[in-house]
Amino acid sequence: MPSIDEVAARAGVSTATVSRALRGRAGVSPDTRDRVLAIADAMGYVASSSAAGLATGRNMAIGVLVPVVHRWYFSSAIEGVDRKLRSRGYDLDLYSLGGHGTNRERVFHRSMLRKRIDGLVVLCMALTDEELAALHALEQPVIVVGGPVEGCRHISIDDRAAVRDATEHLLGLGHERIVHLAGGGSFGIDFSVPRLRAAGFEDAVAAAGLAVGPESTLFGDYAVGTAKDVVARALAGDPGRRPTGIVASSDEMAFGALLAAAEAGLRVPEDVSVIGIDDHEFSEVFGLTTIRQDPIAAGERAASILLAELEHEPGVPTDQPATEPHELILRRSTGPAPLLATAASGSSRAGRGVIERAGGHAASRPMGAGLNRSRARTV
Amino acid sequence: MPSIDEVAARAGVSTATVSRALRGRAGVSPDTRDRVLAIADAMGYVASSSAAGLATGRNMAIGVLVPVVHRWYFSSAIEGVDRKLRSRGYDLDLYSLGGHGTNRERVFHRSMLRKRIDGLVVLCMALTDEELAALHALEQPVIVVGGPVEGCRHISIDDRAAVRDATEHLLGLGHERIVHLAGGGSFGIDFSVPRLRAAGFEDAVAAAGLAVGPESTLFGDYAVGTAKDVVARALAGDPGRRPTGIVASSDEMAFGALLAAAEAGLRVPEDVSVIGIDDHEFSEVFGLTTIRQDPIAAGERAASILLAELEHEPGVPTDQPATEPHELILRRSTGPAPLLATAASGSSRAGRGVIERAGGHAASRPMGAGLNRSRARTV
DNA sequence: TTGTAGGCGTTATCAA
DNA sequence: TTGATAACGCCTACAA
Repeated sequence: MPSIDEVAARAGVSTATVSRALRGRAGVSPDTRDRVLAIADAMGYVASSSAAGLATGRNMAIGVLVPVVHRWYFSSAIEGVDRKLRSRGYDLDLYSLGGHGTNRERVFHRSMLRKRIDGLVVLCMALTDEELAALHALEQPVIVVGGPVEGCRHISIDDRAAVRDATEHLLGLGHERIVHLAGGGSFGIDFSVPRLRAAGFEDAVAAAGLAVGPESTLFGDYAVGTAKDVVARALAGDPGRRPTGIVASSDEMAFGALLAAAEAGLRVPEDVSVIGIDDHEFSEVFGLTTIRQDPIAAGERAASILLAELEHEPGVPTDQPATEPHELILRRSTGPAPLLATAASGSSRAGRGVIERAGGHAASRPMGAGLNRSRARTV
Repeated sequence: MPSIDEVAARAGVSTATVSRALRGRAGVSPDTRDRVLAIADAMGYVASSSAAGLATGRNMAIGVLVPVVHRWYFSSAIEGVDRKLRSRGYDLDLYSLGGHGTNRERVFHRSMLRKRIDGLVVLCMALTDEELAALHALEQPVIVVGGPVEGCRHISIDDRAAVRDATEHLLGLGHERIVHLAGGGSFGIDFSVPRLRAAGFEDAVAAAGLAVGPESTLFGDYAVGTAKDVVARALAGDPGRRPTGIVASSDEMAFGALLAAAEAGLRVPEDVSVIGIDDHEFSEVFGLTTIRQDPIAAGERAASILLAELEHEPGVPTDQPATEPHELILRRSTGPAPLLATAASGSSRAGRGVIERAGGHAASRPMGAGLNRSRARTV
C-alpha cells in the first residue's frame, strides 16, 4: 500500500500531478497521464479514502438505514442500492436496527454523523421528529424507500392503489366475503404502509357496495406464522360464512393463508382465493396470484437520485419522485367465488395439495383505468 | 458539525485534552473530563471518521463481502455481523456481488483497499488465488463465514455431519429409497459446501449398506423452483420405485419438494418424507423437519473474532475456530417409511394439504455419538 | 494534568 | 502543463 508520493517519485512528477492524473482531471499531458497511470497500477496504488475524504469533504459512500436486513423487501432494496452505488464507485454503509429498535440512538447520533457518508437511504421506517431534524441538520441528501414519511421524499408503489387493485381482482371474480390479511408496524417499520393498504382494501370493498366491519380484517403482522394461525381460525368457521377471498398485504402472509387453507382441507381457489402483494420469489412455486412490486428497482432509483444530487447532475429530481409501478400477476390461487350452495360441500376431492389449477379464471373486470401504471399479466 | 477546536475553545482547554477526554484516555482530571464531555455533547460534536482514521490508521469499520444479499443465509449472517459490530461501535461496509460476480474485480481492487475497513468478513464464497493473495496483502484480518475456503479460517457448521445426520434420520425411520436434493455453486458461492453435503449424504447411505447411484441425486440448485420441478419429476415415477425420503441440502429446496409432493397428490410424510437443512423461518409453518443452523450466531462470532484481533484482546482465537453447532428439529414432514405394498395405493385421503400430522414418529435411532455437538429436539 | 506541535495522505490553490 | 504548499480534522509524542 504505497502512498501517493511514492508513486510521484517513481513517475518523476509531483504528487499534485499524480492526483490529477488518477482522478482524470484536466491539465495533464497525455504522456504523463499514461505514465502515471501505468506506474500507479503497477504499484497497486489506491488512494486512501480517509485522506481523500478529509481533503475533499466527500466520502464516496452512502448509508442505508434498515429496520432489519432479513426480510424480502429490505434485502431486495439493499441489493438495488448496492448495485447502483457500486456501478458509480460508491461504497455502501449498512446500518441495521436489527429488529430491535435499540441501538437506534447510536446509529443516528454516532455512526451517521461521523461524516462517513455523503447521503442516506432510509428503508421504510418511521422516523421521530428528532431523528428527522438530525438528518436535516446533517445537510446531506436523504431519501426514503418504502413508505411515505412525513417531511421526506420517498420512493414506493402506490400502496393504497395496489391493495385496491388486489381487492378489485377478487371482487371481479364475484367474491363477496373478502377479508384483508393485514400487516402491522413491527420493527419500527413505518406505520403508514399498513394504514394505506388497509385503506385501499376499504376503498374497493366500499366501492363495491359491500360492508366493511371489524371481521373484515385479520392481523397477520407481516409474518407467515401469524398469518397462518389467524387464517386457520377464520376458515374454521361456518362454511356459509367464512371468507371466500383473502387479500393479503404481503406475499409472506399469503403463504401462511395458503398453508392454513391446505391444512383445513380447503381447495384453492375453488373454496378460497388468495391474493398477495410483492411477488416474493416463492410466489411462483406457490402459484400465488399477487401484485408485483420491485424493491430492487426502487433501491436503484433511490440511489440514482441521491447520486445525481451529490454529483450535481443537471436536472436533479430533488422533489418527490414519481410512484413506482405495480402489476397484477395472475397465477392459480385466485378463481371465481364458489357458489354459496356449493361452498359448504366443498373440499372433497382426493389428494390435492395447496395448489389447485383454477380452470381458466381471469380478472373478469378490467383493472381500473387511473391505476397508476398498473398492468396485469399472466405468468 | 463543530470541529474539535471549537469544542476546545468553548471548554477552555486544548484540543489534545478534548481528544483525550472524549476517547477516555487517562491523564485527564475528572473535572475537565466531565466539562469537556458535557460541552461536546451539547455542541453535538462527533469526531470526523476520516480525520480520526487518517490520524490513527484505524477506521472503525469492517467490510462484509457477500455473493448476494437476498438469501436466507446471507442476510441472516449480515444481521449477525452487524449486531456485533454495532455493539462495539464499529460500522459495517457491505460489498455485494449482486449475484453477478461482475464488479467482483472492482470490489476487490478498489473499494476494499481504500483503507476504509479494518477487517473483512467473507460470506461463503470461493475466492480465486489472486483474490486470496490480495486479501493477505492487505494485512487485514479476514474470516470466512459459511464454508471452508482454502487458506482461510472459517466459521460454519460441519456440513458433512449435518447432512449425514439428516440422512440417518431418514434411514432410522426405515427409508431405503432416499435421494439427495443437492445444491450447486451459483452466485460464485463456494463449491465446497455442496460438495461436503453430498459427501455427508453418501457417508450415511453407504454406511447403511445402501447403494448410491446417479439417481440418488436431484439437482435443486438451492432454489425452490428448480427443486420443485426436479422433485415433481422424481415423484411422478413408478410408486414402487420412487423415493420415499428426500434429504434436501437447504430448507428452500425442501419447500419445493413439499410443494411438488402436494401437487402430485402425495401425502407427507405417509408417502414421502422430506428433511431439510437450515431451519428457515418458513420451516415451522411448513412443518418441515430440518437440521437447524444459526447464521446470525455465526456472523456474530466471526465479527467477535475479528474485533478481538483488531483490539488485541488477550487470547485471540486467531486459528481455525471451532465448528458451529447444528441440531435436528423434528416436525411433521418426516415419518416412517411406507410399507412397500402400501406405497402404491397411497394418496387417497380427501382434502389434505401439504402438511400431514405424522402420528407420533421420532428418530428411531439415536443421533450418532461423535456428531459434533448435534442434538435433537421436537418443536 | 495539560498544552504544543508535528504528522497522517490527499486535494486544491497559486505560481511558475 | 507542472510543482510547491497550505489546508482537511484529528491524534499523540513530547514538553511543560
